[in-house]
Amino acid sequence: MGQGMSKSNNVYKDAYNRCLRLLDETRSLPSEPELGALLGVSRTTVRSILARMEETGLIAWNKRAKTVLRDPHPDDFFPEEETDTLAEIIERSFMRRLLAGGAEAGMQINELELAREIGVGTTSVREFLIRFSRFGLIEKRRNSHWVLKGFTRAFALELTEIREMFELRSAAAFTALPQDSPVWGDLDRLEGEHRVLAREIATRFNEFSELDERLHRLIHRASRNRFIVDFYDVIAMIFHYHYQWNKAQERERNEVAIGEHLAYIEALKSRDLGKVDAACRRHLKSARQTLLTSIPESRPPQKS
Amino acid sequence: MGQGMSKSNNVYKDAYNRCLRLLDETRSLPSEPELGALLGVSRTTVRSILARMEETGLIAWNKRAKTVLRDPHPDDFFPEEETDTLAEIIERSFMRRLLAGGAEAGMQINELELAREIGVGTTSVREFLIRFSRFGLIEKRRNSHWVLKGFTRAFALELTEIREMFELRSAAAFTALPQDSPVWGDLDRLEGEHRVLAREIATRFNEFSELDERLHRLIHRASRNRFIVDFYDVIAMIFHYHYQWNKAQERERNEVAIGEHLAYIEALKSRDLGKVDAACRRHLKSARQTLLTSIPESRPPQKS
DNA sequence: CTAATGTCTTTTATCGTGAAAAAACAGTTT
DNA sequence: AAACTGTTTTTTCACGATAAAAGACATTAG
Repeated sequence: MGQGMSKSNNVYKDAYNRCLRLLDETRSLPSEPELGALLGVSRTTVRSILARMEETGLIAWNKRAKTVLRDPHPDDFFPEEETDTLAEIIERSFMRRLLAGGAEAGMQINELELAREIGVGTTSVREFLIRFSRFGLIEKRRNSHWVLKGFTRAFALELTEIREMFELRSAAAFTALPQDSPVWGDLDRLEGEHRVLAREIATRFNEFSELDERLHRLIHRASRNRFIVDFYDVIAMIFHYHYQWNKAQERERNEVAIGEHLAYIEALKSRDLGKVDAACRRHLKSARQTLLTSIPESRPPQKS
Repeated sequence: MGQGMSKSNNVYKDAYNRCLRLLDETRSLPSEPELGALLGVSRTTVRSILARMEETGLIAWNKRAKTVLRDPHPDDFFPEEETDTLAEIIERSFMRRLLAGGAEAGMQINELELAREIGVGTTSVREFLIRFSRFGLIEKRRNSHWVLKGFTRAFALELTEIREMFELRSAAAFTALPQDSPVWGDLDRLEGEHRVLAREIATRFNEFSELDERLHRLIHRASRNRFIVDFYDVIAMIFHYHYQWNKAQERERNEVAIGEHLAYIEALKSRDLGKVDAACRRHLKSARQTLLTSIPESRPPQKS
């Protein structure tokens, strides 16, 4: 099916699904521009959504009046997999191959083959590879193919080295922020969420990764340096797949991490540079350890 | 002209030009694979080159025998501008616009317009923007346009902050390299070239930038960290355009920088961490100053 | 007269296509 | 038989075209 397909309408489908969830809460929808702002899409997309909602009898739509007629049914939703960006699909597919073994370092990456395998055009794959190259896992040979550098121990060490450098500096900058900065409020809120999660860790341990990212991003932002802030994308991406990949002792690991986070937050609030430094180092060290244990040990260099 | 053009043959033209320069030195050319390795292109391209050289009477070509018949004439060469990569063309064009003023921060970037203006396809522009985004000068709005962040004072400060962090660490790693590492030889050679240039600074001052890049890259490589090494691309790119842009007191600036480099090299050779740190800091501080003075002062934020 | 809706235009995202260049394969020469 | 040349196949690079989505403009409602 669909061989001449030019562009998927995932933006529309995703926004439609999110709009459906809104329906439960109100008896009538707001204006088109307002809805657009709420869903993060243009009015054009909003109108497509409204048109379909009218068609399927979810709402009655006449100019400004958008009255909800019935609650959404499970199969009013578009299937999850149709709401993903092409970039997400390609990334997932690529990472699956990379982590599922058989992906030796030095192996060459074939754009055409990847594109065919995933069922997308070569342009999209090319653009993905260019974007992905900043993560340091692949490299381009001048006017030739891409080469896989591999998700190795060396990679993890290089990544964490930078991470530690950046985060120590950001954490120090954090303590220097004025008392009336909104970050202190954000920090308090995060602390609260950590405490709640710590209490319910038995059932909700998998919600930690999201909290982890939010805390570290808040701290990195204090550096006010775009290169430091952007670098967190690399870390986030790696940890995202790492969490999915390594489920061993997830609960215990997250429980420990929450404890470290709380100590870290405490240190930040004390504004004592020495304490901050110590708490930050302690947490990053254990994060590095966790990452390293999930990577298969590489053979020591052979003497021939 | 050329509206259905699919791919320029700049690889061929550039390699052809470089091959012409080889002709002066020998009476006959080596084998096809050897020539390919020498020029950094595939044998397919080598054969195209040889075919044309035969056509234009530069060589007689019969299987293994490739005898040079005459010296190349200036108009045997392809014009310089036809040997550039599309990526180079787009980058130059883009940077010219950016530096030539009128490029306010926050301005939106239009792919189609850029493509038309430069006379290339939209795909190439898109791929360029994706690649270029890692330099921190532009940013993408989710499923919408690109936004220019501007070549501002803030940018220069953020860039140099990272640079200083990375280079101090690399320089420290450098001193820890074993005595038999080839870097010490490289360093000696660079020192020699610096001394020669220092002597002939009056006429050759514009050759400094290349030397500068080679020294700093050598040092950064000692970090053995791909993120640090790759980050030098950002620095190199910025300084490349900065050198073209700001010609004021170029000779004096470069003379000072050579002095700093020599002191820096001396410190590295002494393997004294304290000296290295001091020399590195001194040089980076003046490099930052040079960069900052070339950026027009931004107005302080208005109170309204 | 402001803020919405209705309509039209522009821009982005993605594909298939074809030429340039690389790479693989097959046949020769020394 | 090792290394080269001749030939064929693959892969990368760049384009124009087209649907999705954004954005601009014109019109109308409150």
